[in-house]
Amino acid sequence: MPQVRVRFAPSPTGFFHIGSARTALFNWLYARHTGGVFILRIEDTDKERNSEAFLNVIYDSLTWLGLNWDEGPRVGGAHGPYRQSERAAVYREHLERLRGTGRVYEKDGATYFRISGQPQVIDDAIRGRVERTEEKDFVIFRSDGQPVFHFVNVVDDIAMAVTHVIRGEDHLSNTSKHLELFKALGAPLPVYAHLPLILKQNGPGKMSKRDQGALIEEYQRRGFLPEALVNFLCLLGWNPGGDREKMPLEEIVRLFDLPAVNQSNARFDEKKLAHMNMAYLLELPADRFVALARAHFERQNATAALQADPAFFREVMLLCQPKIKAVDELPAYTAYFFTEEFAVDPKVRDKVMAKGDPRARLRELSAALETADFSTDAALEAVIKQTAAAHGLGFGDYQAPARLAVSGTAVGPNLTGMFRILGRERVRRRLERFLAAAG
RNA sequence: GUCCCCAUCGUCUAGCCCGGCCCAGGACACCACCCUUUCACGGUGAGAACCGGGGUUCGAAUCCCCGUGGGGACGCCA
Repeated sequence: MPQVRVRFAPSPTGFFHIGSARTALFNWLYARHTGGVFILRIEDTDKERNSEAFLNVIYDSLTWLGLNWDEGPRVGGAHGPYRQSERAAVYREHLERLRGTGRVYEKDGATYFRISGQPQVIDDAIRGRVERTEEKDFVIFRSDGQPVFHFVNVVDDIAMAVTHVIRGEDHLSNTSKHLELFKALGAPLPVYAHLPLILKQNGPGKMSKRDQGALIEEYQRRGFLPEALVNFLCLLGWNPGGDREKMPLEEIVRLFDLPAVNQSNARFDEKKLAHMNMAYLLELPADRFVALARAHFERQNATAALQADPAFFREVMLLCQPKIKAVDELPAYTAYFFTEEFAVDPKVRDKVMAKGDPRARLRELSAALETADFSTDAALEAVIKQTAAAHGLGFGDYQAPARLAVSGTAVGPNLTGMFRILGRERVRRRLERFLAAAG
């Protein structure tokens, strides 16, 4: 069997849509699974709509997702150029060949292709046999001389020796046009595989650029893990059978195959994506987590945290790693570590101060911490428990007021870890200041 | 309107091709309980689906037909 050659052929619109990402991913997976070639081809025949910046959106998104291409812009290859705007000669040549068949004519300044009228049979690797008859002749060159999508798409697939066309189901109806062109040009037919579409999570229809969660750059900006997005995307329309969901990429590559792809559309679910992201975040190695967090603080321009001692920043992030669902929670979640000017939630204060005798607890705690060992969580825990026991109380009686005084909120990472990292001076200063302010 | 595709819990899905092991399994979400130093994580449990109707068959979620519903395509966009 000849080597598999698949292609992903986006047009540079300035956006990289999640549906495009999924199509790219399935092509990439199939290439990697079969030891084939993954080609990136830019379909930029549409006049002034394209620019370098738009191209970079495509390159950056694919790179971020880890979908490296074997042939295409930036890496070259034997079948280039890989931008359609640079392939005019190839299209002219194929147009002449098509003219030779007598199936081409001009009308209103545009160039038309005469259909055969025969039913076209698509032998689809996902859907099985699909039959469709093309009804009307169609334009292959516009009156401005530019070739049309259907034509360039087929010509390039022939010229680039593409063996498998894996694309969204929205192209299934177009395929009869493409088949007519392949046959008229005397080229061997590729294997088609039409993927189910991704539907918007609320309301009718497929996901579009304007829908919530539709753009890859948004996930990148929010600090999502690309491996989590990739794992989630795989599962939208494919699964290895059985119960497996979270899988390393090598495993997915090994198991992926076209016949296992679903035939029905799937609705996008951001909650499930968020869960997948959290699962990957929890097991991220410390160095990568800290680097990811720092990159996010930089994007947010969170200067206080960025100016803090890097070792301190690292400890804070690692303390919070098991507590968060996404890195974009981090700046707000950790703000009080990096400033004394943190806000105290008035609702939490009212609630905590109304229960028991929190002032007494804080005074006891402050006194105990004066000589406490801050080097480990266990040591701090022991001190707090001893203090509590001496007053016939438990750890929980100190927890809420202490957390309020030191962080201004009711939720956060482990109290002892927070104390240890903040250190004796800062913790006691905050306790005393809080007591003074609370009268 | 015409043509094409699809149809299992709210959502993603396993099972369907090769009918009985399925009064349908997993995951997300939701709820309850447990764990617990808050919040999470984790654990246990609950509720929740074979779109409808006809066939075929001893037997259908699984095969066939018709409805219905959902989606897509019908451009000198890609």
